[in-house]
Amino acid sequence: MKLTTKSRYAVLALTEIALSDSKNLTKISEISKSQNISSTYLEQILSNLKRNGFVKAVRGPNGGYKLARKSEDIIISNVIEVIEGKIETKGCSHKNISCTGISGKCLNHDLWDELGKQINLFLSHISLKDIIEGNILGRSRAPNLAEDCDKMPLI
Amino acid sequence: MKLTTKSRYAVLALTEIALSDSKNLTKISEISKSQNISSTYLEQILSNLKRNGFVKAVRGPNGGYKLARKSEDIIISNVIEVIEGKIETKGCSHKNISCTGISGKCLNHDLWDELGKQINLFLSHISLKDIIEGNILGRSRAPNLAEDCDKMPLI
DNA sequence: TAGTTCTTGACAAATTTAGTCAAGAATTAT
DNA sequence: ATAATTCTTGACTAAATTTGTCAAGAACTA
Repeated sequence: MKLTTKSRYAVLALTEIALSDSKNLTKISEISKSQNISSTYLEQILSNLKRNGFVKAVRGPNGGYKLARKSEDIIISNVIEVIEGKIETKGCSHKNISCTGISGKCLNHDLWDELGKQINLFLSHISLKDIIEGNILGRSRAPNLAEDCDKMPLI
Repeated sequence: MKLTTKSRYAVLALTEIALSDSKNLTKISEISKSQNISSTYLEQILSNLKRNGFVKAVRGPNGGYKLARKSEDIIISNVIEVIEGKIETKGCSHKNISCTGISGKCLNHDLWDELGKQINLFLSHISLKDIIEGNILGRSRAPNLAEDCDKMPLI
């Protein structure tokens, strides 16, 4: 699974764009200066965010970026997905005998699957608005108990 | 943050060691064969797991590895921590003005912090026994709501 | 004592991440 | 119109990390 600086820069850039008044466009050069990130690297990232409908760009003098949707409609898991590709924690190689869990999948496969699910579940409940408003701390939650596991609907 | 093949191989190796009868030692060559992992690479990993008290090694003919503790006392977050180093999702660079969240930290910092906490929370509730017994699926859990955020004790 | 198996550390290839560069297209102020 | 500004795109490069390999040795047992 991947969570690189690219994701962090992307969320950082979105935050800065969202924080500036909706009438003002935010330039790459501004973000680059305030966050101390290479502007040419930011170009890549913002170009991607634009291509995927998170921001809109205006060229020319006084141009820049603005959000393409309301901040509450920008979900962090979606942002990270377009930047890094789908978050998936690849399991084992499936070629072995000793490794057989539920429904033919290996036991370890379940672990990485479920961890990926947990990460996605967490990030899919966080919007850009939550970040701007500081509603992040205290949101992580302990997993379900093993005892309850077989009683759970497995989706 | 990091979750590489090394972690996966480590958990895979531990699973295989745990699955074999407690009287039988498990050789690197066996794991290497059944999981199709380079045996010299496994040496590195198992040597690390031994150094950190997860397994014991016996040399010589019919030697191999066995668990150093009961499988329920081997917690996956601890295993991954020794293999990859502490799971931490580094936040922003702290050098900027626009980026000021709660208590001087930046807003994005909270996000990566809390995500790291969520991942750790999840993995610290999973033991090797859970894996062997297939008690993994269905354990991930949605985060707390933003509304409840300020009512929560922030640890 | 010979064969097995783990131990350790140095080394190297492959992959990924992070970042640069350059040529160009669109926009607006003058 | 034109010059300055700003985004656009794609190819390229450097650095870091991951994923191994190799070799010499130590411990153990049949």
